[in-house]
Amino acid sequence: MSKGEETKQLIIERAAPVFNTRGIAATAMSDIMEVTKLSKGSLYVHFTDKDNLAASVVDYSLSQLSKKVMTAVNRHSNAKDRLFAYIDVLGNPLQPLVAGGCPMMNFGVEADDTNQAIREKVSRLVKQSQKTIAGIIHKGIEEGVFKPDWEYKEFATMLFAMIEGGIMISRITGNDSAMKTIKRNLKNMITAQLL
Amino acid sequence: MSKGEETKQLIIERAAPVFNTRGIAATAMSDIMEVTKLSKGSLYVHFTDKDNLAASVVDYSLSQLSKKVMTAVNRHSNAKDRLFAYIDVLGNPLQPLVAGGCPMMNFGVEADDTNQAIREKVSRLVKQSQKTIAGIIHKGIEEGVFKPDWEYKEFATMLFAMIEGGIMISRITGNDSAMKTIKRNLKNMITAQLL
DNA sequence: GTTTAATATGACCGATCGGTCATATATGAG
DNA sequence: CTCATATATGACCGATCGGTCATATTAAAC
Repeated sequence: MSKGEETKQLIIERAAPVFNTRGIAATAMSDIMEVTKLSKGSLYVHFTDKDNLAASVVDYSLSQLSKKVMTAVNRHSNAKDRLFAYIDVLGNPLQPLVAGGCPMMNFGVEADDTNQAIREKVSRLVKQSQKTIAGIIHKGIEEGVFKPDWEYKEFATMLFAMIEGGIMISRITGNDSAMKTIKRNLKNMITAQLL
Repeated sequence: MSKGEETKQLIIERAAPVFNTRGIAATAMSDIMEVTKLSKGSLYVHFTDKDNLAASVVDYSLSQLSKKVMTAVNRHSNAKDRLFAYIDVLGNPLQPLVAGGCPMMNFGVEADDTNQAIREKVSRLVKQSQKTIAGIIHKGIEEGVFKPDWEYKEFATMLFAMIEGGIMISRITGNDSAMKTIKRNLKNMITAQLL
């Protein structure tokens, strides 16, 4: 990796938690100068403008989230264990995978009416996440772990919605009791589908 | 209502959809001047600063949301119908009750790490919403509508999380199919608890 | 080591930000 | 009506915004 590529990557990594916690609109390039200890001119060597940096940060944050979730899931082979791992790794609102909370929620909610390019990036991962969950269950059904009549696609949507909703509740109230309730009930619903 | 009070109310009402769609940080006082057709000096007659206006707008938006939800719920007397009404009125992501989407989500997600005063306002309604749902079910149990062993407090949390999560999914993907799935399944879960 | 291109610097730019204030106008109590 | 007060105006302020550029420094190919 050349010096330039290294610097570019460093900027993205340092900028990611700032954008994720304060929001894109509320983050100034001067904030990124501070956190990277780079001059303004140097930032603009690597990114055409703030929008371009924000897009790179969103890509990075979403792929980091996706990677960490898949790593946790892939530590298990049994479908039930994989689902539980998914729930435990994503449903951790007060110690989030990326500083500032779930980047799907943060960037998605900020961008949904104002920035179509970013909305589309988040949209892809939101859809993919539900497919990932459904895929785990589908394989579990084929392997005889889960009941074959489980409406697993609908359950995947509900699981994802409940975890994201639980993250929202927990971060706003500053209390993870709602998330604990949600995780326990999701696991009970999954266990009820075991053969 | 005096002229001043009328103007103050008009500013809040006109500003609310702007803050809710673009976010507090991304909204400039000049945007509020445009939408109210008032001069900057006039805005500052009624609000000490932008933070004060934002706080008023958040209060207004949350109380409007709460009022509309309660009105819809109170059109019914049967506990099951009241729950269904709650689901239908809050779970309408593409024709939201307040322009820009659910203000609990928009303001809560923006403020959770950056603005404790607003976070606290949203937190109160998030907690109250779950209590409202639980209250409807509790009364339904007492009236013999629902099974008495229903873990209704946990269900209230799950219902609220699922609807908010569904709003998030639908607004980000621009498609309400997830919300439809969620509403149908929530109603099935409620129906399963009928005596 | 030489040399050229890549990278970094910080002063600088116009625009816009939140906010103020002297002044003008409208309101409403008497 | 009179007149004190409440309300509205828009020019103006310093600070900060995103972004540029001439210049200096560093990297790396030869």
